[in-house]
Amino acid sequence: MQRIKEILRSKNLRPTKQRVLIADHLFDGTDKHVTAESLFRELSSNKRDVSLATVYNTLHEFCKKELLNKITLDADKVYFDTNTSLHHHFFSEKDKILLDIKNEDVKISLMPKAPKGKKIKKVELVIHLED
Amino acid sequence: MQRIKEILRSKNLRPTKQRVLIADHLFDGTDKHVTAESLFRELSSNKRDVSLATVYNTLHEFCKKELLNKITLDADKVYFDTNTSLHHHFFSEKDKILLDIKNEDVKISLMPKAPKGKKIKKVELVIHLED
DNA sequence: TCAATAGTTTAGAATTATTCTAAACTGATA
DNA sequence: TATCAGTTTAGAATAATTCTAAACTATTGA
Repeated sequence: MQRIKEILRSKNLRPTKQRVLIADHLFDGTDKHVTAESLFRELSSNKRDVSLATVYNTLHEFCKKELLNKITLDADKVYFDTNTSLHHHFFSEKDKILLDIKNEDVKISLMPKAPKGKKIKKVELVIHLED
Repeated sequence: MQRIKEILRSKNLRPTKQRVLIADHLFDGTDKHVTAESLFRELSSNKRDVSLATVYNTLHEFCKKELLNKITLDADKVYFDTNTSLHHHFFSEKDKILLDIKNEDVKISLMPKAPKGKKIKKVELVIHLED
């Protein structure tokens, strides 16, 4: 709990009850892919002490502070990945499931140059799956 | 015009007035990235002979028949790409602009195996840009 | 040629994820 | 501990998309 508060403080985020609850749930050491909706459901299963609006706010704050990675593969389902290290994804549209691909399992040996005036911010490789 | 009708017929799509209008606009030889909204706006600038619902229906039909490629990078803007050949994209979130990357400008020299029971359907490399 | 019909289009309503609003609340600071 | 900027909240608003069911039309085969 103190660990969580430290993480938040180190990012200049006040460790409020809601943020601690959310961070505690997200950063338990296992990699997760959540949506605002799924997270809200999991958190409010017991007590209702976080609103959906706060879940949205918090996920976005965490992304800005690079505690999470936002992944949009499906217009009606935006994923947030607790694994912020360099890696890629498998995506099954049918199952709406995201799977991590370790960075060392992919090698991109030729990369195009960014257009003039732009820099490369992130390289996202998504391998779409089917049955 | 006959060419367009042939394309539609070859995909088992009745060449209705609306589909011909849309296909004629999309498949003029130049690669495009459209959204349902942008396409609707362009088509109905003169006369109003396609409804928005039909634009959505048609874009999805065309995707199913592999005349278009759907690209979702931003939850509130789904793109349809008239270039269905193997290629990748630059994406500027700020400008909401998609740019094609020629397939030969990228080389992926190591690819992970698909999980058991799944096949690789599509490999999508998106290079996110910033200023 | 034309009637039957399966496929298509449509306006407008419904849905759904997300964002907004503005009022209440709270952690941090002095 | 009072202050106040930052945060949370319910509920309304927004916006992209899908749905519905009635009207329309391309195709077919007699």
